[in-house]
Amino acid sequence: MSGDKHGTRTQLATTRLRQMITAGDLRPGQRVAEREIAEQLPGLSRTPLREALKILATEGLLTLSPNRGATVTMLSMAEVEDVLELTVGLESLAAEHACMRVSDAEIAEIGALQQKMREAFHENRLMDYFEINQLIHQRIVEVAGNRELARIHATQCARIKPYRYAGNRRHERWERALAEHEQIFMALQDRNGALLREMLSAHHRNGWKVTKSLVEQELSRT
Amino acid sequence: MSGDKHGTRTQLATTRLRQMITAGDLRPGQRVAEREIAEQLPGLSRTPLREALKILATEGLLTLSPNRGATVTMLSMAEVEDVLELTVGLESLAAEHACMRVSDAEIAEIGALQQKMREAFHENRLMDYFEINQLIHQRIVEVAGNRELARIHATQCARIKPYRYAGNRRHERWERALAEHEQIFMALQDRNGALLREMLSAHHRNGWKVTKSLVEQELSRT
DNA sequence: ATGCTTATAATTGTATGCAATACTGCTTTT
DNA sequence: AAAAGCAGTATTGCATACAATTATAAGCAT
Repeated sequence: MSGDKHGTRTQLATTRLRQMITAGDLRPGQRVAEREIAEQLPGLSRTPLREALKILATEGLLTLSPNRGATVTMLSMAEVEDVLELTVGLESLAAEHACMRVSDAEIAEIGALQQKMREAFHENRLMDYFEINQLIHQRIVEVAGNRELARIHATQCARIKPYRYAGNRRHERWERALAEHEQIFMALQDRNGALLREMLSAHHRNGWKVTKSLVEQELSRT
Repeated sequence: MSGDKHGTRTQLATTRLRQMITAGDLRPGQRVAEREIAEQLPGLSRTPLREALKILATEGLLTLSPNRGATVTMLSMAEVEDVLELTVGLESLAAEHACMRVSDAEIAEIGALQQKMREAFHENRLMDYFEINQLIHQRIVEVAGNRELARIHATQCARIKPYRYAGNRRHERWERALAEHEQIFMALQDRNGALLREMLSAHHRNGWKVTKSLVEQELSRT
């Protein structure tokens, strides 16, 4: 039983490419030539790859121009803000339900994540910190029990991941975000939906303020 | 200048199939065999069709089982409720922004739609009524100015369209929905975001109550 | 009859080849 | 010198052929 966790090659190509985009291996605006990518993945022909491109384009990670190929979607500032507003809206919506439905076990699980995030912070493992951070938000949304909402939320988070990551490089923001997360967790623990909602919104707003300038730098550098 | 409004065959197949699903030509649970569909569309081979299937599956309209083909996604009651909650959440989110940004011209345009809907109601043109109804909700969301939000909203609306349509067959609900829409429009006209939000939520809640029983019938009839 | 095995057919998954379109660099024209 | 025209090249779009997998049916055993 070798490691073919993905049944079809289309699925393999999709998850692999998605990973490459969200991890920043492929940068916004970069061209994604079929042949070129196909050669990078072992024994993959253009047919399943093309199917993967259509999927990722539908998710918003790629932009297709007919007869001109695919590029990693490059979001303008306004578009990043739109997607961010959308994800925050979804999280807020989920927050109320999460507080109503969350079990003690789930609170404990998220608490454990929080602890791991704290550790990553103190040991200066930026990447881990960032990943766990995202995971906590994701788990809060999942706990709300609306699978469709969670799916969309995850998809939209993926779209802005490269942009958000930029903002977390500043250590001072990093520290404050951790403090906010403690409050977020407490609101969840108290099952205080309205408060959780407010904390999440504020958390994202604060984060975006810091990120914004950095993103603007990066965009203008093109 | 001929009628090929869609550049590639993949696009053609996608819009055509999407239409067939949302219009109810293909019913939830129904099998979508590649060869069979390919023969229905003129000169279309399996390759672009398969790409269309992946797109529609990503949108949630189709469900793919590896090596076993595609079926029109069949939503359980709980899933319909989840998607509905999601769309209502998105509309509510949009409502505030819509009231802040809506122009007089746009209000007039939506007012005209409202009028056309009224006429369709009095002339008992159910299909038109339903379509215009959806269009009004769509326009309100679009007016909010968040393209990403509008895109997701439209996608999710499409998913539950066949289920919602069932509920609007009852004339008494039909009449009440029209009255609610008048209030919705007034809230927009007054640019009262909080009220619009509340009206939209209530409108959908009321509609769902009626639809629910009918959907349950239809599902159990399988 | 029912359940299991196996052979056959049907359907999906993938690779490849060809046609259509867009890009590149050069020549030509003004 | 700048713009337009024009091969030649590269890349995408599509159809087809083949491989892999699953569904179907017939035969056999219990």
